[in-house]
Amino acid sequence: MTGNEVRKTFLRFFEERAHRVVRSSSLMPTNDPTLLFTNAGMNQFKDVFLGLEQRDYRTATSCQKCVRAGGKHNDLENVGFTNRHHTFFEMLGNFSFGEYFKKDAIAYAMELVTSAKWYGIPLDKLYFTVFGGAEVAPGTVLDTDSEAAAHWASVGAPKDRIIPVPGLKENFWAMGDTGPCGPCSEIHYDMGPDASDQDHKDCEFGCECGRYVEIWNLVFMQFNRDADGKISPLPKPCVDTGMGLERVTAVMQGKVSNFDTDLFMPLIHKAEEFTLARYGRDPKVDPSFRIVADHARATTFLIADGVMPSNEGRGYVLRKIMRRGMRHARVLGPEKPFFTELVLAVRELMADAYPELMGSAGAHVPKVVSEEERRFTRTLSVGLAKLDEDLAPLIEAMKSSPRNPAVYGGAPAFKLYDTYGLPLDFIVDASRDLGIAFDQAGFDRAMEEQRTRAKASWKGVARDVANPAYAKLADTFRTEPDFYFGTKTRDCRIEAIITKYGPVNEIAKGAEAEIVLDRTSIYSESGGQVADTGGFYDNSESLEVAEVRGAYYPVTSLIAHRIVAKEDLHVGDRVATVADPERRARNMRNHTATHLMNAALRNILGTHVKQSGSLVAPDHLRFDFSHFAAVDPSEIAEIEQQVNEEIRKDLEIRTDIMNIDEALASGALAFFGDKYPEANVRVVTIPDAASPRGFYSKELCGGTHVSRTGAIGLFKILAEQSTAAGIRRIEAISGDRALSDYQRALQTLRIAAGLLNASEDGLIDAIERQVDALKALERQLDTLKRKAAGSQAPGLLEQAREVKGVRVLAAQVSGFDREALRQLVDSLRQKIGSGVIVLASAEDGKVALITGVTKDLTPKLHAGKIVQEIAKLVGGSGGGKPDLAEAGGKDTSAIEKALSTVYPLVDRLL
RNA sequence: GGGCGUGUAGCUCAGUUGGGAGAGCGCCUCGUUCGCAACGAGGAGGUCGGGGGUUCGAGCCCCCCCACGUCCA
Repeated sequence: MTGNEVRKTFLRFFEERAHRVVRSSSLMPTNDPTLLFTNAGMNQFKDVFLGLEQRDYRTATSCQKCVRAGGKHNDLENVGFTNRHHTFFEMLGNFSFGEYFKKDAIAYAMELVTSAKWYGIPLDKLYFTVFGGAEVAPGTVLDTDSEAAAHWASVGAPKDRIIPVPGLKENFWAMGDTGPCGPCSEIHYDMGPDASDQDHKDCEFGCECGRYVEIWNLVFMQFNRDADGKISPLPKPCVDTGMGLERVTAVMQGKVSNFDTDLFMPLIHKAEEFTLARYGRDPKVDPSFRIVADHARATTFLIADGVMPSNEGRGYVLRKIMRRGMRHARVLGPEKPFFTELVLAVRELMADAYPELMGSAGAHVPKVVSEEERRFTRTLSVGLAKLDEDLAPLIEAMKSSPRNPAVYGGAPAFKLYDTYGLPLDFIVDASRDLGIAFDQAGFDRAMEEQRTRAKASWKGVARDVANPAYAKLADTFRTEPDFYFGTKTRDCRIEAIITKYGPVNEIAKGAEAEIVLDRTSIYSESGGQVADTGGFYDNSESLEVAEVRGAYYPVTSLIAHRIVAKEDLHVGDRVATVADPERRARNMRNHTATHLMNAALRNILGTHVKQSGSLVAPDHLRFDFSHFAAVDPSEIAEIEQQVNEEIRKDLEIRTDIMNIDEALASGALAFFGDKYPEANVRVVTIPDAASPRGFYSKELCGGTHVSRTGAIGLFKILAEQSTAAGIRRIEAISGDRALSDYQRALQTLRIAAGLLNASEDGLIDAIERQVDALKALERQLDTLKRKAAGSQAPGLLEQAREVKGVRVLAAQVSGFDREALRQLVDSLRQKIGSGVIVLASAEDGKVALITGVTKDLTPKLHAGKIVQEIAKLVGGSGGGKPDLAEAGGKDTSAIEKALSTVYPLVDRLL
């Protein structure tokens, strides 16, 4: 059975048993800040298990893309050196949200694994573990999961192969310190003595040598653990299972190592094309083959899901994976970088199961990779050059005293690693090759300091955990969104009032609280669009009973209004909700404009443009998207033109509710691909008969939009900038704001033109002329000063006196700035032949002093010292080089007196 | 989020406890040559990333910001 068939078989098995086949969510979890990457099949169902979210199915199955690298589960360093560690892997799973429990889950698992119709794995190769009892919370001890054991036995598992495993580590699962938890049950496969990495011939189950491999983990969410550590049974227990595709495929193909399956071998063969090395011949190079294959997979999928290599967060982990892959590619084939080629191979290999790899999302992957390959080469060459510099003196030292072994210090090595990004292997290898010892301990110490620093500054993600009151409320009803139809709704019932102390039945006038209604016309912050503001009124709309400052979704189906009560309010009251129509209208214009711009970006820059964030506010809009380079001004202009053209066409905007698969098939863009709570989604279409597909823009969107594009009026981009490597940000305005900005800009232009006495069209020419004229004048002034300085020289020279055979000139001049003074001193120095010159000048109430000494005298007379002495007398200080020095001072009246001291000073110094 | 490093002519970079903004390559003009390369002479080209501060004086010191590189989280 091929890997692809293993995947399909699993999904088909559960589909036939009434499970909804749910597509894999994105590797980039957008709604869970605690998670770096999607790392388990259940991630996208987390809120469903927590009861914060409802779906229209109660059983599901999926094959989930997962990445484990960075964060808590970090397998990165192990990859390549073991049979089963991967950065990227696929997790097969079936899920029950309160529908079936242990009995069925176990029966399904047994049938799928052992039935000849399905995987057909021989029963005598299998072991079944169950939870063996442990203290799961202070004072609460749970017994062995005999239920699970009994179920296994009833479907044919031999009694001696059902093994209770006590303790919390192996067979007990918990989402966190609080929340759902429960026992696990695992299926293990005996790979036989060949799989033992310690050459065990007949070790028993439980041995860690690699012979016994866990292939499927069934989690039974049976209990809830509260903040006090109390364990109580869940009313609707759930099932969450995970089977690693790579492992099962290895089993099915009779391979000891996951890397020997057809999920990896095509990639390894591809790598062999670029190198003389061959896989499976040399245990020293085999890890490199496995690493490039594994990392190419992770790279391809991460980039296709919108992660871009960068220097922080997810992007940084991605880059670490990429660079590690590239480094090992170099180890194998120094001829030419071929990591990019492997990425192409991954796309081909996986395209069947993951069509997105061949679509627009995957199309830019090779470009991103080769760009990173280029950057890495550059970083390496700088780093290696610095390394040579560091090592050169050590080589010298060894030559001069061969008996003292040279040591390359941990601190400088860490600097190379930390600041210049040189991978540690290069440092270690180079030192070893030269016979220089490397101070690993010092390096580790420096690394540890770095870590402590980073941790000390880590404030932690303050995540608003939904108030449990909301979760409870969500079980019984949902808020009906009325804001798509207008800004007012009457007769809304107050369902709950929640203060910071919890739910209450009433609040008094003046109090602040959050209120949940059965329906509302107040738009709640979502999808980048900010919330409406407004008020609650009595049903006749004559009395405002509450001011609404905002609204948000505490859980997916409820809207909470942040309010200040203007009257006493009670649960059960009926109110009319009224959103501020002006603010709403601005939001709608900016939101529709955002869709238009998104489409224009993809038309003009390319379909690799992927939304990575968006803000729709009344006064502006902000849009972040993936793109390699700055968007140049001509492209900006083109985008503005295209968007405004669509606005002028005054297209009627359509919104439809449709099935998600149907929506995606029709070409709708979906950005937060990790999670679609409902099978039915809202699709906003801007039709345009002139477009090849019949529409200009089509997006999954829950926001509010204008009914015709003409309402936007005008669209203008204000700024384009970068927010992270590979991510650009555009800020733009529309409607009345665009007009007022335009008016203001024009006004500025008029005033500027007026100041220069130019027409608006001629303004640039006028400024250029002014700048040129100014430069010419400066140059002219400079030559004039030079001339004036030169012509004054002879007259000044006559004032020079003779001190112990040295010609000394101390004089005050006027009309010279520092630059001119230097010129003058220069020309005097040439004319005087041998001597000392001190010139002083008063300018802007300050004293400028400059001193020159001819070269022949500098051994005895230091211009800097002389000028310091003089400067003291005019209330200043200074210094400089032996032949030329400058100083300044404040007391202009003391210039004459100060200059008179030059002669005795020189006399003393000589 | 926290470190470290870099930002100077079109490009690659130098610039010493703070005191004349430079080199190489490229560009323009002239010369040499039948012509080109090479060579010789001359020249243009700089908000020293931006802003503030200290100082008589800042490319250099201090603070803030921006971009890029890199490590840690």
